Amino acid sequence: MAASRGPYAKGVAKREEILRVALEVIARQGYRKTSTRELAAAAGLSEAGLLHYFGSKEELFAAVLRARDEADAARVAGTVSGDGAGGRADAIAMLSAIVRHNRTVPGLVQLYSTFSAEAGDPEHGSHEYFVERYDALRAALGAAVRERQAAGTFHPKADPESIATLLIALSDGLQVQSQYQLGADPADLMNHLIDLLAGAPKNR
Amino acid sequence: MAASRGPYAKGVAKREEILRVALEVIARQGYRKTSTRELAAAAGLSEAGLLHYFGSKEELFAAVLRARDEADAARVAGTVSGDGAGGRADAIAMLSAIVRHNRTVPGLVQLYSTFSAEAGDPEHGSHEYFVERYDALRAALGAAVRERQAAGTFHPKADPESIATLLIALSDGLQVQSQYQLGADPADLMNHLIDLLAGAPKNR
DNA sequence: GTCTATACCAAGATAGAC
DNA sequence: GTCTATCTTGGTATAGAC
Repeated sequence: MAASRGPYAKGVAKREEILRVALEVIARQGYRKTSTRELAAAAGLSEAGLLHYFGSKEELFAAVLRARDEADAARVAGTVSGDGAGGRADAIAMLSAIVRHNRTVPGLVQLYSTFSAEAGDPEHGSHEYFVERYDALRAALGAAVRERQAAGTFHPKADPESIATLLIALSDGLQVQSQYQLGADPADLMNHLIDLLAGAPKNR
Repeated sequence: MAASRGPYAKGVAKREEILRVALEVIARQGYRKTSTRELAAAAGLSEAGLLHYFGSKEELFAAVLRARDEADAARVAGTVSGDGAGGRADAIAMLSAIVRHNRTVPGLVQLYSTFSAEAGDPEHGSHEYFVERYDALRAALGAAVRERQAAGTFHPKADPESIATLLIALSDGLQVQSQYQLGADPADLMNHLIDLLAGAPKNR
């Protein structure tokens, strides 16, 4: 049995380079106008060479989204916790910070929104990515709601699991709409709702 | 110059038949697996014949979504106002009813979600459809929030325009997520939030 | 140094929009 | 029928375990 040998150092580096370049190209011009051909060229590879690493276009874009999640997590860890509030940044604050940042990368927002919608089909190459992402986010947000309720800074009658799902939906939906209206910042809208749900009775 | 004569009665009927058939096919098998070729065959037309009526795939699907909106409005008018509450159905109740119904047509939900995301590009053939739809929905929901506030059944500090945008985002985002989790009904989740925001102070 | 999985390319098959 | 996009096939060259 020919055992798998794993990727060579060269391959690992190239894979990272592809994702770095793809992130850049997509952020600039959006998903709809980005072909595998173009990404291959931008990374200095043939199309077949590109697909050697990712198997399919859909899996490539799932990898791009994963890379973005990692970059977001790294950036937010340094930003939110330093906002002077003193308290540790919880998942709700992180989500809000990411939504705010997304205004600067409309192409990635379009990619994320489009794929989250079409990857509902279990045969889509990015389906697993979204299943995992939603599960992890729901758990983190649910825990954050519980903590805030315990601290008295969130509506006591709210169901944490439901609120977690609703916050994700809100984040996703606001980003879709942000492509159409130039109005309010999605992050401000999201924070408005969180404030409304936060008020202890005395705030009313 | 050959003046435009407008569609013949036969063309109008055919156009309606195409939309009826397309609605059915898409509801059954989703957007991703439906090609113009297949829709043409289902409607008894060549591809060129189909595109004669709609210009492009993107415009055809925008027309399908418009047809769905009309069907939804007609159905909801008969349902929500008859739910025994006595009060006239406002836009919030209608939105909730539509979200509930959408569970039965996953293919259309996938089409709507995917197009709302990718049509953020102004060059997309469905861009105008979504601009109009969001504007109309925002106005109707904003008015409903104001009415409920006046009636004392909605959080007095909420900003109507913001809430309207948030409710649309919620509806859109919940439908995306509903493709992944078999859990709660999106309409129940949405109503949970509306209840939390509804409570007059005495409810707390 | 040998060996084989990995890295990559050229050409073409396939399919969808128009 | 034409154009464009994804993906397959069949191949060569090289990295790196042994």
